[in-house]
Amino acid sequence: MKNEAAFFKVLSDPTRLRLAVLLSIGGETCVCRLAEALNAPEYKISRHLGIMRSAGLVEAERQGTWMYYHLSKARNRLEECLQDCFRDCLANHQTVKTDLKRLSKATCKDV
Amino acid sequence: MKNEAAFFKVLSDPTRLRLAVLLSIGGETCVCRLAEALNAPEYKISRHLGIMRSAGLVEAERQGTWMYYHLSKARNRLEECLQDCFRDCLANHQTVKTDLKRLSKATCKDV
DNA sequence: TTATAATATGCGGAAATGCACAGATATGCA
DNA sequence: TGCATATCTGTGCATTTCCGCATATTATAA
Repeated sequence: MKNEAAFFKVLSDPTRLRLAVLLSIGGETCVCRLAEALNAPEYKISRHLGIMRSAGLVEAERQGTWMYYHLSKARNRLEECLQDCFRDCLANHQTVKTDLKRLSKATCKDV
Repeated sequence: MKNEAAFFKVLSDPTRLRLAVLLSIGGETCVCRLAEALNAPEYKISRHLGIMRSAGLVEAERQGTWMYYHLSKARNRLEECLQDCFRDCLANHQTVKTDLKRLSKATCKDV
């Protein structure tokens, strides 16, 4: 049960929860765009993504200078259920809407 | 989003997660039976139930000397989704099975 | 009232967490 | 090679969390 609780713990921080929801909607996204979306410094986003990554919640791929993060494929029913939560229950949250708006306007040179 | 993260935080502790799953399956249960089910001291269970209670996850009813706890009715889609998780995804977990076995054998004078 | 059972809580300490800043890496390009 | 951009990480600090013990609270019964 420790693993399951640990999975919930990863989601128990507002920053990480917002990141998870954004990634479940927006697919692959680079750190700088996520930082703009959440209106937070990159090092903070990077650190939280690192935590999510070592918990297996997200995966990263380097493309040149950019690191692209995306939600991992669910490994069991619990993860599947939670990912559904992101899309179905949390996508309409006001904070997420604002984040998505900022994400779409992100001026990251990448795009 | 802080509220949602806080809700996940309540579930991010193995003891509380086990309690939540037990209550989602077993319905109303008193503290001493839960303590036996989890094989943990009562003061520990009581404390965690208190945390879950002030987060609105569970409700309590006093009947004589005993306090009966039960899962609160889901207040929104997220909570509904998570409660489904308890029953559908976590009920088959080995730890939960063991807890349920101990719960059924609990020698609490109440029963 | 007193004793007892069930439950709750104040306290101190060990461990974990989040944050901000600075410095370290990695990649691309002149 | 040297520099700029994007990302990661070591460190110190303040805060929080969990635990176990001891004690308090609540209700029942003698």
